[in-house]
Amino acid sequence: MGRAPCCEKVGLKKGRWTKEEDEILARYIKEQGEGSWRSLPKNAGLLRCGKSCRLRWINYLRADLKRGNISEEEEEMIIKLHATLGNRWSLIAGHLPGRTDNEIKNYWNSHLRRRAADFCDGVVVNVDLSKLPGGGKRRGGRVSRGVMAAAKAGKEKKVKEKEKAKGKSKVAEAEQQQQHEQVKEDDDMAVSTPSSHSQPCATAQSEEQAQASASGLTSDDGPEEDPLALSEEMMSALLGPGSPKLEVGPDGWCMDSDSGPSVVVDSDSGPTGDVAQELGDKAIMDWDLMGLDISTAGDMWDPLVWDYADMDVVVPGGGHQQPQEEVMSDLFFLDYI
DNA sequence: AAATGCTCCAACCGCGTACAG
DNA sequence: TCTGTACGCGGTTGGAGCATT
Repeated sequence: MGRAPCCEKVGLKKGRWTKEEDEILARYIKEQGEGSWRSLPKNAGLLRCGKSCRLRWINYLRADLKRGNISEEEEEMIIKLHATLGNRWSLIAGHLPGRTDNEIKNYWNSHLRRRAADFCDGVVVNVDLSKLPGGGKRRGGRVSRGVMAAAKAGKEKKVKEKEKAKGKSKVAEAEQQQQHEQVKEDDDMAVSTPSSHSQPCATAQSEEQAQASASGLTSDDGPEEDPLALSEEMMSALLGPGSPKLEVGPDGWCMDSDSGPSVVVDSDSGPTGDVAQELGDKAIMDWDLMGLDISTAGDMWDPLVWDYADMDVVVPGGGHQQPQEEVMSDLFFLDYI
């Protein structure tokens, strides 16, 4: 079965978008809402592929996009989230309001990848989480039409409200804040119902959520909830006070934690004294999230595979700890399970 | 000032998945 | 259940702009 082209490509324009095209697309989406990307170019009078329109909207024209450079806080979030989620840019972007997956991916590839590569010369703690529920597999695919309808309704409502609020200068900021809070609420829900990783939570889905889901802003919530999405507790463990902090050693990076015993890998000389002195010896926790299978949620924790060798863990104040036990205690999301 | 190399980012491409008929 | 379609995602590419020689 041959794959049908996403659109009729003959006569369609490619390459950079002009200001006029941007205006047409933005105006059309403002009036009609997102969705129906395939028919959008024709209806809007654009000589573009629907995919191209969607991408342009998501990555450039959306009002809630944050402009400017990635801040240090955002960079740290990206690093931490990438360490956990891998190249799942849309999931990472879902936790960085106003940033797109494309932007984060580009930033990673241009600014962070090389630094991370240095990191990889060290010992790798390769946690095979293949029995985690759900994740690993790509979560592409279309949004249900019900969600699309809700999204459209939400969009229309939002447009009306926006028009009401015309004249107020902080509309974009407010929307961004709203979106940020919505993400938080979603995560809260994930915590309160751990089993909801595999269950839709349709009743709680608001129009905002539907819209966000339909627009791909937060693919990890609502009916399209990604089972590997990070819950609020996971996020706070990752990013909140007491979370593992990234520290840079003389010849690479090191993920350290100031909230408890550090995981320090000294691959050459074995156990040594002060944790801080060991930061230059490069440690990495490379969580292998590939091949996760939702069908094995029931027995997800027993077969955790720890794929590392010759690792010793130094506990501040002296003594050693079983590496596996230590690493387990340091894995933020295992603590509360 | 010109040539060359490098970086960064917008956009494209193909695949995987969900969904409707 | 099967098939075709629509969409979202991540990998890749092209080229504009900057830096270096």
